[in-house]
Amino acid sequence: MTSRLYIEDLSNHIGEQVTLAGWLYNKRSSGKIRFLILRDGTGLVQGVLVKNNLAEEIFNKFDELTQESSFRMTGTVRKEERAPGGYEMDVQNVEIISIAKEYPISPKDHGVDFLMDRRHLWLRSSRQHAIMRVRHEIIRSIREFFDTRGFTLMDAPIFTPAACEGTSTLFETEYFDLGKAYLTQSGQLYGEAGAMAFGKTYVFGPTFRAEKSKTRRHLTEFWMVEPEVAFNDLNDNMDLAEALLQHIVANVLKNRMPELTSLERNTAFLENVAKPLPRITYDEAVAILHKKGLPFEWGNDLGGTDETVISEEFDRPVMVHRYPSAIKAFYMKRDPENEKLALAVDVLAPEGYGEIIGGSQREDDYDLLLGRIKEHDLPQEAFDWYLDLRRYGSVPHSGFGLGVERTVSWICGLDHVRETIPFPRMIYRLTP
RNA sequence: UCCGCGGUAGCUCAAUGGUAGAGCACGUGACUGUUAAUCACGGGGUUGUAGGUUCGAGCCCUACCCGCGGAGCCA
Repeated sequence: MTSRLYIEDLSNHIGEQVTLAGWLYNKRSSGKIRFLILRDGTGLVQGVLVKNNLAEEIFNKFDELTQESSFRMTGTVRKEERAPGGYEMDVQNVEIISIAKEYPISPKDHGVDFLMDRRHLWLRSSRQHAIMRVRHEIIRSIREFFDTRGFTLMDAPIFTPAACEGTSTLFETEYFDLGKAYLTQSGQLYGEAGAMAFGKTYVFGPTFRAEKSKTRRHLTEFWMVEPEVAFNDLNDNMDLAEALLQHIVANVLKNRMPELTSLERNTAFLENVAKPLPRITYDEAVAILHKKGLPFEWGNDLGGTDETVISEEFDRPVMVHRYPSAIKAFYMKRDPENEKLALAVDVLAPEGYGEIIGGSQREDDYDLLLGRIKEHDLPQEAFDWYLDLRRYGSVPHSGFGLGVERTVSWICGLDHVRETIPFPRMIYRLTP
């Protein structure tokens, strides 16, 4: 393949004649001068067609081109202060590749449902483009963070024989002659096996929840990264979560500022992530709620509104740790200083974005873990392999899960997670 | 599952119970610097579905369908 020129590289080709290939984003005309706006996936550039400088046949290709038609445009690159990207092309030739039928997404207002039905086309728009690029930067940063710190990627299976935590509603399917299988809701238990084998591991993959959650924070299929580290206690775990968030946000600010700007994201809260993240206990969180006059009862889990109220007290993500063990998963270790508490931590994003990280120190004692499994009425044989991790050289260990879509939503300042993933899956949406 | 809001042109939305409209998109024309270009003209409707009230229903009533937001659950 010959090296192809993209719009993002135009700054190195000022004064040269080049050919770009892409799609028609929009066009404008003013009689004897016409403008074609080409989109090639890396940016937009305006081509200028002047009637007196062009063969009539080329000038008239303007009339044939419809929105999103594919074509090649050859011309001379010129710096142009008035152009949004800073560059413009004086067009010498236009080669039509395919004329698009009437494009359903016009440059004006559309409702979300209409756009979601055409998600495969909506992804071409500049706003979705910006979000996807930030998502990519976040995922790239996550991998970079762990890969440069000696973590081994150890992905967990999607098909699982039983509920990981026994609480959520799972998607169920027939699995040959072996009965029912379930789509995973978390790779964590497998991650723990990985940590006992490799010391530091992370699981990174899709997870599935069949609950009929109907809010701006929920998808039925979402991506989660779950590091797990042998010998880490809760404090180590919080240090790791803090460093990961700081790495992600710093990279997005460094590499995706144009995208954040086009999303009109106020980056003040993001800049604050570089500072140490506040850590408060569940008790202190409850005190904040009471101070604000909310009728919150100790022992309950924090609801969406509670999380928002707590996060409003801080100008960056806040870590809430040591929750009542009764409301947390069976595998979380109890606080040796207070048996009513679990060594759990949630990270709440600011501005009401809610929980983006949930994690804990794991129970490493065989007898206590077995007792929890029984207390939660979980099928013991399904967890036999998991108990092996406590039979053979058990050590303290910790980990957490970071929800990718909620993180993207927060960093981009979106009002719904459905725009953070290319093809969202929600209770009422399975297509496209 | 519960609570609230909504469904009118391809899209976004108007319309005291009294002739269904605008902007955008599309088509035709004008314009040599447009930035969601502008201007003129034009085609475009089973008002979510089924009933009911009324001289007359997009509007009022009943049921249902679909969507959105929130609660619960969670990342």
